[in-house]
Amino acid sequence: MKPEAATTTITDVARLAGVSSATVSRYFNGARVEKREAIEDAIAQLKYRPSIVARSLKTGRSGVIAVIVPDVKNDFFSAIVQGAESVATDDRMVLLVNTGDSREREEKALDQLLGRVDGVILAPLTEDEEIPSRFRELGLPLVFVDRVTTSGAGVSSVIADNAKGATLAANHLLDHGHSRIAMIGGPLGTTPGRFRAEGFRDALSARGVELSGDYFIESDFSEQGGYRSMEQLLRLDPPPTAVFTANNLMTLGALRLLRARGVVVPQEISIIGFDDIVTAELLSPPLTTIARDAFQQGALAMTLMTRLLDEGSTAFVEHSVVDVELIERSSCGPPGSDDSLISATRMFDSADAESIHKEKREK
Amino acid sequence: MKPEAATTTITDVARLAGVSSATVSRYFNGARVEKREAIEDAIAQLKYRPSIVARSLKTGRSGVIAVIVPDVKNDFFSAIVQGAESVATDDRMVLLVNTGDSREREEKALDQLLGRVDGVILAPLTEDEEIPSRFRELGLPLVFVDRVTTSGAGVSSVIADNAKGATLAANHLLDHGHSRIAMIGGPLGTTPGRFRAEGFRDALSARGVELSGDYFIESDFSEQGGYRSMEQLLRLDPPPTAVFTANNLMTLGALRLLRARGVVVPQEISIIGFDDIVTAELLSPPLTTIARDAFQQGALAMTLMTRLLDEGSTAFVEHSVVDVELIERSSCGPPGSDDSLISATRMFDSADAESIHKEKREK
DNA sequence: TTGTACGCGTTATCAT
DNA sequence: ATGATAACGCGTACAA
Repeated sequence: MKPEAATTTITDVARLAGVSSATVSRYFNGARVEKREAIEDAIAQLKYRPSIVARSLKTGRSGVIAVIVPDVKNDFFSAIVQGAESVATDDRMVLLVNTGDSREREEKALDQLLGRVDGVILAPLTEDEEIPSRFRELGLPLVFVDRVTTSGAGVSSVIADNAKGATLAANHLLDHGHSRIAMIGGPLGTTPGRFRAEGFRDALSARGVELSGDYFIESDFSEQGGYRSMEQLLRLDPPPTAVFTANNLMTLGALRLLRARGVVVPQEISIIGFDDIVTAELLSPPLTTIARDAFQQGALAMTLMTRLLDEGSTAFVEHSVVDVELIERSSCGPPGSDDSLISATRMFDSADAESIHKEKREK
Repeated sequence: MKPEAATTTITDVARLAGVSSATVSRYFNGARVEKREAIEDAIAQLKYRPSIVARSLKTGRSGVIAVIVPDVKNDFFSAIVQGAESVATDDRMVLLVNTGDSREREEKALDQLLGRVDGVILAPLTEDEEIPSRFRELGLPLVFVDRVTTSGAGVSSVIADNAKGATLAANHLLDHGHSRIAMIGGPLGTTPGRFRAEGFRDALSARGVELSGDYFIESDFSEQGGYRSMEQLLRLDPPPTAVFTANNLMTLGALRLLRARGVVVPQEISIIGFDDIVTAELLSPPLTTIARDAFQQGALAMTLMTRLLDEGSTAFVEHSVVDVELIERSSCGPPGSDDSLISATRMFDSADAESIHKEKREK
């Protein structure tokens, strides 16, 4: 007597209800049916549940749309997902898949998902992937969010106004009187990494400040990357008096190193981040950032997806850009005196870099 | 000339390669095949991709396991997901679905997923749901994570040692000399909500302090809930000198209200949270919390799932408990003088409650 | 090792 | 409105 889920099928229901399987099928699809009570009884009695796979195979649709992001742990991406869910129509469900910044896993996810979902909202790992063509071949709707690929001109997308954000950051720092300005950037192979770097460099340059080699570090959008990059920056001679950290995680890492080193913000160094952090105003000091509405960005992406789905896949292409704004709190100030910062940071060597949890406040 | 994805099937490949479809099928399943080069050529030429749905329908398996959580935006849950992914075998992919704390959406997700996945790792919304039986009927492996249902005795689970955590928190506050201790708890209908409340109450009581009615607030694990509850607590006469906030989001909300009110922690009020916050040590002041390894908790859940899948669904049941620890930072101190806190909080009325972004530091 | 033939559970077509 | 039946694309006895 094995409990073997001896799947009861639509035929079983039909037989018990005294109708044909076609009628039961119609019943499920909302058609008016004569003996619907008998059918409902049979369903209840047999505890019948339609097989979604069989249905998918037959109809070619699944009612699922996937959102693929590099890192669920990053608040920004989870906000995107929530935004997408908020405007998804009731007859569709959204699945989230995390690629963990791994090309291999992104590849695998795509492989597994194609044919199983009706559409994909994707934040690609890098810009050089040949993704759009695969979707075109399958006639599967695709929307890029936050990031695009270089071959993605024909693909709808929703990205942030990265250049404007970077410009805002640059001017904010400049306005405070800084000239030794550094940037911890994301991978230049990603859309936000590239545009934020270019935008920042250009904005600085427009006001006569160059972002010299040592003052720009191409990092990886991770907290550890921010931590290490900031360490590297502090070791420069002279170190920068202000730095722009190009995403939330790197900002956190940078802040962590600063705290470990006893460097006080903004007296000794000014920090401005990109992407808001949930606890930004509770930090010490409250963090000044370039923010955008990630929730809305996700919502927009899903809206485009819905149109794609409803109007036919190849119907239209739209590139949306969501606005960014500067949220001024208190992590930026005028440049401090060089001596204090330099002497404070000289006390440490790189072996100290891994003590990420060390908490010292005394200078 | 419509680009209509005129799905090429295994039969097309077979024909072009000069073999039968069965052979191509076998080729895909790793069998040794005579004309495998011809097959590979045909596949490449036709750009053939096996239909995962058809395969699923036939085999009854999908190679997918779902992780269903109430709130992806909560770092704790995303850490669980990452943990689960970290130990998932290569031939399985993990999908994340967010129920957004909505019973309806949880229900829908379950409906949509059953039959489409090989297993589910679930953090149920409340304890009173009749979920296990549905899975048993389908013979579908289920593992509870972080939360269980009361009817879930026969279901493997991985939860935190909530009672111990609550006890740690209580003793920490007591050791600092507090006696007017309050708690902002989660819904008593959830596992962590219930155990943390019971544990805290018991630990207090064991040392002669009662958690009186006004001092316990059943909130909802949300940031806004924490904000409102803290507001309510401050209005009490006398207000508590210390409070235990039962999850990360509520802690944040509480902190936010405190800052808006200009109440300084820990001088005027001590705070201890449950669940670590990524930025905990960067907060002002660095937050003391009861923490656990959420990543490991997710990993454990997936490990159980893997055993369930490999050894047969009904093979075994295991209830794991992950340890918690007190991370002492600086948000707890001795009770302050009553007068300062009371007079500070009396200046505001409830209309002020919504000004969540107000940032005042002066007292 | 290979091919034939059937079935997985559902929906869609075509009569009735 | 209903029934019979043919797909949907694949895996797998079974026999060769």
